[in-house]
Amino acid sequence: MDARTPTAARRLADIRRPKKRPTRANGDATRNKILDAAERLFAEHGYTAVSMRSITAEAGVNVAAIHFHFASKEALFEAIFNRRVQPINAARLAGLRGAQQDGGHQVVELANVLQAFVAPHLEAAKGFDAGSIVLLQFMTRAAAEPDKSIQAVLRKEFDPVWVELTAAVRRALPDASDEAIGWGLFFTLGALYFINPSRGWLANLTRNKCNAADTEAAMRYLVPFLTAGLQGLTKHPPVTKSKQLRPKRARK
Amino acid sequence: MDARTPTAARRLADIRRPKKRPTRANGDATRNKILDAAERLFAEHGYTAVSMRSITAEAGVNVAAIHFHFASKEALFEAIFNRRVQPINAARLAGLRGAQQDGGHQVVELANVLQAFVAPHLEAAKGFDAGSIVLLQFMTRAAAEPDKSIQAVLRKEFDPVWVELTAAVRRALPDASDEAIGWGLFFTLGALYFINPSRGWLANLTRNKCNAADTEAAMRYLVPFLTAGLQGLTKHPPVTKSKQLRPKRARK
DNA sequence: GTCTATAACTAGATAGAC
DNA sequence: GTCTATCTAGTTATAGAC
Repeated sequence: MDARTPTAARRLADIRRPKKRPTRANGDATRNKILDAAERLFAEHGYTAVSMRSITAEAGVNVAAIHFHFASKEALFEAIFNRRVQPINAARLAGLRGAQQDGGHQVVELANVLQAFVAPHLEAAKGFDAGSIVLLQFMTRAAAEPDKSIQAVLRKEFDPVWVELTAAVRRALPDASDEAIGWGLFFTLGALYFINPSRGWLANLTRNKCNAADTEAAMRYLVPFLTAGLQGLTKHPPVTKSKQLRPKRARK
Repeated sequence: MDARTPTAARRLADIRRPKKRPTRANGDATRNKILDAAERLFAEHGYTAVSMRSITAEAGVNVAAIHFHFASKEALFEAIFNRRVQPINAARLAGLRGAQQDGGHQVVELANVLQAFVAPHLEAAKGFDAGSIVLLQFMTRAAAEPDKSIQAVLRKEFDPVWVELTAAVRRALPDASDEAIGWGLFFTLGALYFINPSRGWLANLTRNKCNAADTEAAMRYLVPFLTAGLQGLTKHPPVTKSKQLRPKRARK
């Protein structure tokens, strides 16, 4: 498509170059430009759909720079992910431990536990500016990413949080079975990570009554919803199969 | 890589060909092989990560066959999606209308409404055989697909169901605000479509106490969870921001 | 540290022989 | 209906000039 002779263009540039030498600070700036641009694109289109070229175009840097600063596409993803997720998970762990030691006794209020888990994720995206919305999108997309190596990156950071969360819920709901807690927290995960401002789903479906970018509202509704849901699993223990669903099987 | 001369290979084949002529039934078989293989691959790796070539390899057919039977990759996706989703959504609509007319009066039990929405999705994948698990995976992945054209395919089928679902919940919870119902059903969607057997998450995280492929168990726990959660949103209307969330802001 | 140029490969799609 | 061969345009990645 491009008929320019690059060598000629280079020769011209050579003549009038102000000899701007690369510096360390310069490298850091490029690195951050790449991180920000890649986060934006991964958030919007998903990991596999985004090419290295589109990232460099968005960041306004060269194709090779990305390979210089990050060895590969996967390493780049991990760098973005950890930059965002490590503080969130650290806040979760601190919050969960705090919730269990409230007042020095063992009584743990379920709502506080769930709040400790949910809030750091949503709060990281508070403020309604473009950057914070991108953050929510990015992490939601990451949670849904099929790529095996991406899932490994996620699990590595998330597993310790899950252990702590399960233990905290167990104390708050001493009568609940392990199975009930497992399913309940799985649903919790799904509800939390489905909050994705990028697809206009929620706004469209509710005719703008709700806005997925409104993290304050999400938190206000999510915590009571999850608390009641988990308590509902203990109050009405589902021992047998649901009452009205096709009682067709004759044998037990 | 390949040093064979294709023309020579063809000439050999020409000689000993049994002249197997293509038939109509033959075409249908190929079409179905492509649909099944593509569904399997989309379920496992996601839409963008799967190439037409990998589909034809999995199906054991030629690269051109897929373009003959389906015009494009997107059209192929739509064909797979509709084959699975239209019966599910039809069942949902029938169930939701049935739940609202139970006994001829207006009293609608929330659990029945949610059951009518959730069951067709999970029941379509009942049986524990590989094929039914693929189905759940496929639809979960589809729900999380970032690609805009894929999202459009989803929305087209899903919107009428959402309208009916919202109306049914509104009748079952006359005191709930539109905003509360909107958020609550959004969380419902997240919890339901996060049930993905492919990522071993649930089994790993719960040390095999729960199995995401066990759709009977999922249904037993999901409906009570959602029912209690939605009711919880009406019983404790979240007027102001949650009580214990960082009352700091002391400003240094 | 940054960039040009290009290697090495894969993508979706199609024309035309059979 | 099926297949080979091939097109165009895209991909990640790297060597080497500056």
